[in-house]
Amino acid sequence: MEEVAPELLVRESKHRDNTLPDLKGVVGEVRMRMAPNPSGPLHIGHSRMAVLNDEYVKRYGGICYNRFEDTDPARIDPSGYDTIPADLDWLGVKIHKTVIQSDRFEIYYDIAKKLLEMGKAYVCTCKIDAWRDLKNHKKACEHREQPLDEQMVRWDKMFDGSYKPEEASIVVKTDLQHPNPAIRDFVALRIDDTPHPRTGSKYRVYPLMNLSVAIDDHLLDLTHVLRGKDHLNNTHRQEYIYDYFGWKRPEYIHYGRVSVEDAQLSTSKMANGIKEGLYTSWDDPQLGTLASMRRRGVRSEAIRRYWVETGIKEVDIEFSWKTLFTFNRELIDDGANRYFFVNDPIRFTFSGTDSELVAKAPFHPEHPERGTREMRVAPGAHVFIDRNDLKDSPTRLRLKDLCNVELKEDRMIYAGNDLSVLKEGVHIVHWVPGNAVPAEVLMTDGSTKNGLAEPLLSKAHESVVQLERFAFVRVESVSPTIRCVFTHK
RNA sequence: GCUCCCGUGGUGUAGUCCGGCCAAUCAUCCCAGCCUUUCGAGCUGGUCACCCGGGUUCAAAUCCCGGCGGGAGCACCA
Repeated sequence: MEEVAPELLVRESKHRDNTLPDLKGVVGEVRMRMAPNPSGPLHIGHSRMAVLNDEYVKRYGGICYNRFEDTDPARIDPSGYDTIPADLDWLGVKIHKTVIQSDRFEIYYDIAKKLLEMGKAYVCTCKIDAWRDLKNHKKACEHREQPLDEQMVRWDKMFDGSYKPEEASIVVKTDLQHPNPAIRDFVALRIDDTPHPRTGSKYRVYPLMNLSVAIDDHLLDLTHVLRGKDHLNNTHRQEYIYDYFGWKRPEYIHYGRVSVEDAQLSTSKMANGIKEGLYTSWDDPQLGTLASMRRRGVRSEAIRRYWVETGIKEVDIEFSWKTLFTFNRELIDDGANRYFFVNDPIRFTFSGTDSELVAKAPFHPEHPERGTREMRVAPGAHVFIDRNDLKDSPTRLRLKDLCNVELKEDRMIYAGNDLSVLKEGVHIVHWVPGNAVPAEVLMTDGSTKNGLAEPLLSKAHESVVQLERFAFVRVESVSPTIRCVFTHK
């Protein structure tokens, strides 16, 4: 082969083995992290970072941390400490170690104090606006070059309560002449008297992310850091801290913004919506949370495939529900048994035969071995079909898996069982017999479809099924009535 | 305004570093046909892209210059 047609072998190697590009600078194992703020459950946007980290750690071997970034006591929803690990677990993301930043305040204080001693930071008691204004004009404030002993006195006063919030902060020096105003001196610690959900009022000096993140990324000895490109400037700021201590920087990879059409992803807006009754809970099908996806019967594998195929470029992207649902349909179709559900039912009385008819509808067209659902229709019995199927005023219809019928007002007359009528343009519709049971489907716009389902659907509790010609749904409960949640078409 | 980043079909991506094998890959959407007792699945076919303008070169999606467009940041949030 090599001798006859070597070019064929070369071509072969051009194909990618993995959709995700290789990481730069990998030596042995890899150490990565995700850094959620425990302010609520994870949503579809968060899942990108989680999946990508997990994929790489699995590819190269190594460890993945979950680090709760809870250094702003005012922006914590304590439920996040439980829901986030559950969401990650559902996604199939393997967390090797969990780190909680609110356990580590003393560590941040230590390092900050060292920066002070090194002359790389200062205690600033300027008014916030005045300080920012000076910075924007590349000017130092009066506190920047104060002698160390004076700085230490003021440092202590931050902790003992002498200063109120906003009256003092620790600022890390960078380069006041830096052309990018976003990179010049940045605040590293501040005072806040809001009680922290985990540490109460024990601490009042809180690190800001650029300090705590730099310290933890270093202490955890991370090799690669994945983050949104909104952190580009933060990365530059953090590099100053790395350089002051001579720490080795991890590889930083920034990925672009994801805009998700038709989805509420703002944690605070979702929380408000729940409070106001707009949404029932975090797993309301209207929301873009992972909890909602799970409830609707979306498989985490579909979400993982979506992010792997999307990759990790710095360009901004538009998320496509259609594509995600296509991936999901591929996963669930084989396992989803078929049932009839008639939305907006119209009642007909069946006639035209002497004996009872029995429909034997397969649970799955590709899996005859799963058997059939039997539905019986006797002369004089009722049959319901969807009002929507009457739109074009058909005179004849085919009741799927049962027989052909002629429609006359509210009567349905048996018209044989010859499938060839389909060639004449007769449409096949789904239907339910007189002993159908009420069922409702919770839609993603918050509305509910109330209809009738074949009785056997009540045996499909907890499974994802296809309501033929309607949609895939997850059967959430079966008593007192059947309730399903819309998955997708 | 300042700083940085980025521009391949509707969407996401491959190719860009080291110019030719790219009249541009794959997936998804969309359209048409076939098949099927679902509007699901399957099969076949189709439409649609290198932001623009110069330059270098035998040759440019790929290199250079200039435009234009988009995004992020300029918080005592993360």
